[in-house]
Amino acid sequence: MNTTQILETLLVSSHRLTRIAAQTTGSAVSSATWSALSVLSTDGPHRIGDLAKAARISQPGMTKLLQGLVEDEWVYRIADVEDSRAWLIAISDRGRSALAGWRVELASAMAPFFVDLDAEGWQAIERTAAILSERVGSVAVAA
Amino acid sequence: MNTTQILETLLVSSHRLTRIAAQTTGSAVSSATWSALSVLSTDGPHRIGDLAKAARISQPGMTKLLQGLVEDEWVYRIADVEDSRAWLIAISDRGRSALAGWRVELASAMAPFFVDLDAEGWQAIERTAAILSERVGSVAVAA
DNA sequence: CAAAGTATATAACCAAGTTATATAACTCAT
DNA sequence: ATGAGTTATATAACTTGGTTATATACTTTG
Repeated sequence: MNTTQILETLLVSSHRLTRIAAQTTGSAVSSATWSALSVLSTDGPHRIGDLAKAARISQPGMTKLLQGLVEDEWVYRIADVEDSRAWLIAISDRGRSALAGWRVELASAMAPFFVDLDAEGWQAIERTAAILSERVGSVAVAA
Repeated sequence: MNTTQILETLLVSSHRLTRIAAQTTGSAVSSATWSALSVLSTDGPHRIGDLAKAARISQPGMTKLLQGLVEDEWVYRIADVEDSRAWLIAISDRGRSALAGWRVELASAMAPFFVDLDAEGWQAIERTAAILSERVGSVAVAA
């Protein structure tokens, strides 16, 4: 298998996984949303533009997405004292618990597909996850 | 790192990868489309419903998607002689070369992120791709 | 202090899905 | 052989998650 085939398989499979997760959990919340929330949860408040870069969507896209999250009070805006054009977006407790809840749902949606996966298989997936997040992630883009 | 975190990282990273691929290649064609084309290319003609199951989208979703592909002559319909409600969808030469072209673009879009990845890293990704496609794939759903 | 640049917002749009339902064909029990 | 239920696809109306282009307000720089 050459590297293109590997990446293609990975992308197509991930698409399917995403859809399975969406269907099983019934959660209508997008990947970009979870991306933003997990960045905020892990690394603290960020500007809108930086969140957009991290999720690899456009700035207006992130602005729009955040409007919904602000309405649901999953995140809140903090005025950036150093630049009054900008906002810092922070995750709220409510957002954290939504994120935690989603993680639980995700795990239970996925579990059936991986019940009999051995340690060596999990290691490969973990390594892959680390490689990908190191390379296409994340907050480093902001810097 | 627990399994939920691993899968979450994988999903979020894959989302980013998908967006990078979309942005870099400028290709507006969806993952579900590539899923269908690669199934058709690898395993021959399939019914619409089976393609929908493979891509994990709804039947009307696949019907709609295929309308575009038929218009572009990337696939064509064959009457199913055993069941005249159904169609068999087959990939055309044109579809094959579109798929091949996309694979090339995908590879060149992704390459920069993986230039310095060692053999051990590639092995982990390859193994992961195989595990995922075995478990969330694919045509087996059709049977 | 004006000119250029940057952070976010708004508007108009598009693509890719969804659910609900219709239509036509198939299966099968009587 | 027919009517009841089931299955394969199609259509319609809608939602969501993004896009580009542009406006506004602030910041930086010469």
